[in-house]
Amino acid sequence: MPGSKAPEEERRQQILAAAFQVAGTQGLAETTILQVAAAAGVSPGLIIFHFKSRRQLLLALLEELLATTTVLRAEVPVEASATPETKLLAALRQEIQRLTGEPLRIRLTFDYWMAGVRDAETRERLKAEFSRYRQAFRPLAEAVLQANPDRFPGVTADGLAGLSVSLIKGCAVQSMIDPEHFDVNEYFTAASGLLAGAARDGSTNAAS
Amino acid sequence: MPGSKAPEEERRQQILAAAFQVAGTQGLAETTILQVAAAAGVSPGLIIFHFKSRRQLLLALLEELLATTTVLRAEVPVEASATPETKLLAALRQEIQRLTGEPLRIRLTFDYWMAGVRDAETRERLKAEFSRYRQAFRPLAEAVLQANPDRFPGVTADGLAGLSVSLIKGCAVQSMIDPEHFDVNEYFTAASGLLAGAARDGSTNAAS
DNA sequence: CACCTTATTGACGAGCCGTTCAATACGGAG
DNA sequence: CTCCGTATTGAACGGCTCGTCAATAAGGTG
Repeated sequence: MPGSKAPEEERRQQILAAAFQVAGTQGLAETTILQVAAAAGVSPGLIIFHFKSRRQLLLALLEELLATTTVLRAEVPVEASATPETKLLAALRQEIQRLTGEPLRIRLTFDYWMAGVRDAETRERLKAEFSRYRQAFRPLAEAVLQANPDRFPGVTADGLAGLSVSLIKGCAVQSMIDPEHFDVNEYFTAASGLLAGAARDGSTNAAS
Repeated sequence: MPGSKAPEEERRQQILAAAFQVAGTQGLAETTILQVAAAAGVSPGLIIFHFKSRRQLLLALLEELLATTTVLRAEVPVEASATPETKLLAALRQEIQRLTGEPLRIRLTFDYWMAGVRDAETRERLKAEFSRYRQAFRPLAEAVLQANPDRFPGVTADGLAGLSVSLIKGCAVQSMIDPEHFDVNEYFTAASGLLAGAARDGSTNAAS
């Protein structure tokens, strides 16, 4: 006996929310339609009705995941008088801290990343998203290079932006498996020392 | 009708080699005993006979993976007269280049990394291995800090070593999904500029 | 009220998968 | 040669999964 009806979009959201919970805790490969159905409180058949197949359910979940992930808001909270190095560092710190605060999101994102190695559609989607992400760092990197024309010989803005993104990804990977031992401040201090001796104590206001 | 017998260790190696191939190409979650058996040319039952369960087969494969992975050989090929910065950079470059040259190994390692999020035994094994890896960078990082006592205020050797490892991991993650577009030299140049203006053109000998 | 589109259910089949197990062949010890 | 432990096979079992489908309820429309 069927239950109460719900609008198309509302049901999809409900199912995707359940899928997010299941996939985030159990892992993407172990996420089954029956578990998602149980978590959402609906029948398994209904999930196939709204998303046609398990694969498309997971692709829809990837879209939801990327759409609801706030990446690098342009307004990094830092004084306008700060040096370019300080601004880039503030962005790095903000991103690293944000990542460690949403473990479910990190795990799920990397689950999709691994799936993208084999699945072309997932891979292209992720490549596009993280290309955007790297582009968001480009102006910050460019400002740093222009402020120090003599230092950084041969370094391109794309290179510095890519390096920043890789560092963030590496920290995310690290924090995934060892969240306790991962010390944001220690990493940030080391990065500060690398980027510039001038930007060392500009924004030591966040607690550990 | 059973086939020819083989010594215990030899059979295990044969099966593990097949498992490595299957897991490296199809992914860890999709690696089934039947596929490994087919790849090894033996019956499924034989795999359970030598490794008692699928789980233990995969744990044995993890051991094999870590045992046969050459990490950061102590003798980094660099002139003894080089600065500490150059030595650390040479180690970074060597590791990043090594990673991009063995895609199967990277994929498999990160597959286990994701599995380690849920499986405690896998997680502890990986934590131990990458702690060793970070320790291998510590003396290099310490030398850099001692050579520049005024720069890097408040930066610890552990922090700089951890940052180096995170950067390597980030590059590995990046190269996994976009191996073509990943430019080792661009990243390396950017890292050189960050670490020291002095070590900029010390080892630009590798082709792109 | 009558009707028709749509949402929802739960049972079902086909297909894998991991593991168990009886049967069987091999190879060395006596 | 005989015998016995061990390696090896392949079939069989139980369980889980995805996707299909007929049956059924819900809700808007006339």
